[in-house]
Amino acid sequence: MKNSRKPDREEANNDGAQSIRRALDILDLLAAAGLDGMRLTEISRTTSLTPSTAHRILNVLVARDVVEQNQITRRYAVGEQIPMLALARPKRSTLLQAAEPYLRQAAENLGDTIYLTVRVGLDALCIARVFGSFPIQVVTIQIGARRPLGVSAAGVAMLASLPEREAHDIIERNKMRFERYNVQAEHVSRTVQAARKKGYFLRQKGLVQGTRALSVSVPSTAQTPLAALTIGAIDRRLTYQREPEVVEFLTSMTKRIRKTLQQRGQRSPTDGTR
Amino acid sequence: MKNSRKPDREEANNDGAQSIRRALDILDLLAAAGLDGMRLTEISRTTSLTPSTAHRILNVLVARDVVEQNQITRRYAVGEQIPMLALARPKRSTLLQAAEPYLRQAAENLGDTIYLTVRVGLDALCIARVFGSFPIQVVTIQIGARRPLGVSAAGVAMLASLPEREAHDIIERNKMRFERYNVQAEHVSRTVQAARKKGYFLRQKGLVQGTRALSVSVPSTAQTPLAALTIGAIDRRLTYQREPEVVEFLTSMTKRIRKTLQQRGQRSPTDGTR
DNA sequence: CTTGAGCTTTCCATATTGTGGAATTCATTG
DNA sequence: CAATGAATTCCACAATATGGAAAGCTCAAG
Repeated sequence: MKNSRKPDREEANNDGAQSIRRALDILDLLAAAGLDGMRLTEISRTTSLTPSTAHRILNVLVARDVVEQNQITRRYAVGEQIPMLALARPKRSTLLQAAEPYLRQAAENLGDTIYLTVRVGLDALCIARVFGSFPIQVVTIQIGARRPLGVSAAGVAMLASLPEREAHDIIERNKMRFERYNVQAEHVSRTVQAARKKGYFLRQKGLVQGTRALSVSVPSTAQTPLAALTIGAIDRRLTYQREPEVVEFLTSMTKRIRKTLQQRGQRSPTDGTR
Repeated sequence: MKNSRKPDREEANNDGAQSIRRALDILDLLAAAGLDGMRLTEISRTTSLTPSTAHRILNVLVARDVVEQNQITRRYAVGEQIPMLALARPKRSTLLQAAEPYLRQAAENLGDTIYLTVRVGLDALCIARVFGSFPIQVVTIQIGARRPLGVSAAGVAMLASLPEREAHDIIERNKMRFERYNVQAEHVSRTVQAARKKGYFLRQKGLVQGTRALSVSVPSTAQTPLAALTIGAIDRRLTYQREPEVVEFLTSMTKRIRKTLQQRGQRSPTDGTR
C-alpha cells in the first residue's frame, strides 16, 4: 500500500491495533443503526473498509455474539453479548446520577420533556428522558436513540461547544452517514456555526411536524463525556418570547450538573475496594 | 514463533482476526472481574498474552472507553462504552422473556430463591433472580455475577450437560482462573462427572455457610444459549428427602421454558422491519 | 427459465500490522 | 536505599490482517 516513503503517517498515527479499532468503529455504527441493523455493503461503504475486510471482522464479532446477523436478511446488528457485558457495570453512569435531579427539576419547572444526551464517539446518544407536566409532550426520541453528531438538536449543540477544528473534523467523518438522515454536511456546518455564536441551539422544525427542540451543551469533565440538555415541546410552547427564559433555565441546570460532578470529584465509578 | 513446519494449526484454526479475538477474550475476563477489575499482569497471565501485547490491546480499548483504567490502582475494568452500546438492544433477551414466568412459578411453588444463569463463553452469568415466599432467602448471588464455568452450581450443571470433550476443554481453559475462586480443576472435573450421571447438581456447601444450591441445565436452542435454573436455600430446606421433589419441579420448568422458546420460534429479536 | 445487477462470501499473494523479547521507568516493600 | 515486581515503551521481524479478484447468492425483470 505504502511505498515506504518515510514514516508517512496521516495525522497522529497509530499504535498497533488497527483491526481492533476497526471492529469498534463497526460496533459504533451498528449501535447507531439499532435493531434494524445494517447490511454489509452499507457498513463497508460508511467505514471505507473493503467488503472483505468488513466481512472478516464481522465474522469474528458474530462468532462471539457481539454482533448478531439475521440469517434471512443478512443484516448485522448489535448482539446479545453486549448487554451481557454491560451487567458488569452498575446501571447508572456518574453523569446520569449527577444530572437526574436537575433533569426532573427542569421538566417540572418548564413543563416540557427534557432529554439528556451524551457524546459517544461520532454520535449523540440519548440516555435519559423526563416528562414535564404540560399535557402535550413530545415523545419522539427514545432512550438509546443514537444519531451522528449534527443530526439531532443535541448533536448540533454539542458540536457547537467543541473547538471549531474538532467539530469540523467530526462533521467530515460523519459525511457518509448523513444521507441516511436526509441532512447535508454543508447545512450542518452552517447550523453549528450559528449555534456556536448564540451558545445554544434552537431547532424550529423537529423530527415531527409542529415540534421544536432547544439544546444547551454540558461541557465534559475528567469523569464524564460531553453532553447536552435538550427540551422538546410543541412549537407554540417554544416561542420567541419564551426563548430567553428557557435558555437561562437550562443553562443554570448545566452549571449545577457541572458543579455536582466536580464535587463528587476524582473517584471513578470503578474505584472500589481492593 | 512457529518454525514454518506445515500449516500446523492447533485444532480448527483461524480466519484472520487474532487481535480482535484477543481483545474480546480480555473483555470477557474483565466482565467476570466486575467492578474490581484486574491488573495487567493478571490479565496477561490468564490469557497467556505477553504483557506488552495485553497492554497494547488494553490501550485501544481504554482509548475508546470500552475498558476503563483506574488511574490510581492501574486496574482495568469494563468501561462505560459497553452499557452505552447495550442501549442499542431491547432490555430483555429472548431467553429471559421466555423464562421469566416460569422462574416466578418456581419461586412461588418452592418458596426459595430461583436463579437463571446463562453460559457466556467460558463463564456462567446470572441474569435473573426471583425470591420465594419463605422468610429466609439466600441472596448471595447478584444479577450480573459472572464466574468461570465450574465454579458455581449453575456452572457445574451446565458443564455436565455439555459433551464430555467440550466440558473437559472448557475446564482446561479455565484452569488458570480457578485459583482466584479457591477451586481445583481436578475437583471440578469430578464434580461435573457426578452431575452428568445424576442429571443435575446439588452443592452441599454454598458460597455462604449453611446454604445449598441445586441446579438443572436448560439446553441451548438456535436462539438462546445454554442456561441453568438454580435454587438457593438454607441447608435445612434443601434436604435429602426434598431433593427429588425439587429436581422434578425444576426439570419440568426447564422443559416448559424450552417449549416456549421453540414456539416463539425462528424470529430473532432483531427481525424488525426493513 | 434466463439474464443481470448487486450483494455476500471465499481465496490467496503480499506488505503491513501486530507481536513479544528486552530495556526502561515506576511503585512498593523490607 | 536496594530489591522486587509491575507497568510501559521500543523495535526488528514474521505472522497476521489486508484488499483485489473471482465465485456464489438472491432477487427482480424480461
